[in-house]
Amino acid sequence: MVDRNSVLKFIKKNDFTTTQQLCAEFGISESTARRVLDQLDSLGQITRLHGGAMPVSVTGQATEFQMRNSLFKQQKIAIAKMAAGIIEDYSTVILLGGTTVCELCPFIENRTITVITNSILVLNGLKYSRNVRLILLGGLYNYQEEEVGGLLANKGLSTVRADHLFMGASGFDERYGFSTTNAAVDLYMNCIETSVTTSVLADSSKYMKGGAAVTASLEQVQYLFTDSGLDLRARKAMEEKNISVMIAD
Amino acid sequence: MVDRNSVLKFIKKNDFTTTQQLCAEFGISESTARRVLDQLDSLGQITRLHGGAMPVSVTGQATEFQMRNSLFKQQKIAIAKMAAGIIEDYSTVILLGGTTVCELCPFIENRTITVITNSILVLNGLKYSRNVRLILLGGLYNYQEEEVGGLLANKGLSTVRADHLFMGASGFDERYGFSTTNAAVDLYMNCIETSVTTSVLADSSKYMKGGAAVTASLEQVQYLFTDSGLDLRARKAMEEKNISVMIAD
DNA sequence: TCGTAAACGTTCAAATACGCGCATTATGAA
DNA sequence: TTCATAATGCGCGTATTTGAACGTTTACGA
Repeated sequence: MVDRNSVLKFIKKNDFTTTQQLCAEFGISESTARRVLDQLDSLGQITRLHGGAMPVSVTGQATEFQMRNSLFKQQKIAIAKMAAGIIEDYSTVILLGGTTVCELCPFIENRTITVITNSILVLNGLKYSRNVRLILLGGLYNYQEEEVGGLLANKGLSTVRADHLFMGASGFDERYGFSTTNAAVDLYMNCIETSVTTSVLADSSKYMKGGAAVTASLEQVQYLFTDSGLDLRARKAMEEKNISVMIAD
Repeated sequence: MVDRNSVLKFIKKNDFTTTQQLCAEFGISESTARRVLDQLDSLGQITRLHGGAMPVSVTGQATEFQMRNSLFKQQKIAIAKMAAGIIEDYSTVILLGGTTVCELCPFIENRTITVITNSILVLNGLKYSRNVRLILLGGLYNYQEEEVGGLLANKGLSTVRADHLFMGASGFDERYGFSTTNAAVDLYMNCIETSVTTSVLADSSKYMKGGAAVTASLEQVQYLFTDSGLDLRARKAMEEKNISVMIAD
């Protein structure tokens, strides 16, 4: 019997371990190596690839963001497209963090509007748009979220007003409202204060999940843009709080 | 099986990686290198270009960065390297615009310091540096200079102090001092106010050229970092005003 | 503008890795 | 010892990945 813990340790030491390496290291046949790999994979302790395996989270923080990005990408694009529809020409909109909100960029790049954001991804998405006046909030750069936040960002907001605020969410439910893993809650609050309407963009997988911090209560949000996978009761609950639930398909 | 994570890491370490480099580094054929590149690109983890690939969201910058930099690049690097020498650990430095100032990034990315900047190029140059606390000033995005400026930037500065200010210059002479084509003069003034020392980085070709607006008088500057091509009389004139002229070679 | 060299994408055969079935080899209890 | 169970190793047909070949596109200098 091969000690699976030893194998796990060995794999975790490296970025990538080939089946061959395991054969050599533990003196086992390819079949056995593959079996062990299968077991560890089904336990979620490694990620199996053609040719071998890698530790589950070798991708690290930076790419973890990109993985989230590829998840539910189609829904996110559809949601963003619909949300862009409520933006009037010559209006001012705030785009707050989140991968879903970033997807708005392609749909507004030719509009004549002013965009205020804390997200470097939004900046990159709109940097070549001549019609868009792009205002970046300042603050400490958060390399995980690729956005800025903190004192400077809040300070900048004090002289700002906006017609629309679009924000993402790590999770939402009818009890707590909308939440995020991001700690910059005061930024969200200030933006809600300063905006005429507040919209949340969140695909249906976010329902009943929760982030660490509440960013907005149900009462503070006018629009929820989501996809058709949203639970019907959730939709009812949202609409009872006067949130317009917009379903992308 | 080539480990795509290793490839991704390798690419992220550099501004630009050629297909050939990947072949050599990982011992794979061009076909395979291109395939891996395609995969990473379709996952949105890198940006593919003719000849190779670069990390994501450095897209526009790197090319333009390299173009503008090809002019006097060697001098700029030497100047930046020398300037980085005056930065102490645990200090706070402001980096204001300009391609020369950007060249500081490689020389400070492993230092434990706080960097405040209005330049998106500096942001991109330091975004993977975990030791550097990176604070971005807010404001209207200027797509020509790839920096932010205006009301928000100045506002943010009101709660900031810094040990060193490094700024570029479009031109300088003994009559007007240092000037730029950039209109955000008040930002420069505020930064000078708030910093203990002010340094200008400008290669010798900038002497007797002038920008549209004066950013600093000779009296306000403590260090001028330039190259050996500087006119000797100019150097005397600067030193008479108590500017330490530092010559890179 | 044109020509050249590098880089590209595509195709295809060879190499490699895979999963599955089955025989063989440990392990442990009766 | 004997049997039952689990783990291992091998063979083989299948699937994936790889590298070389080749025609096309792109970048760059004359």
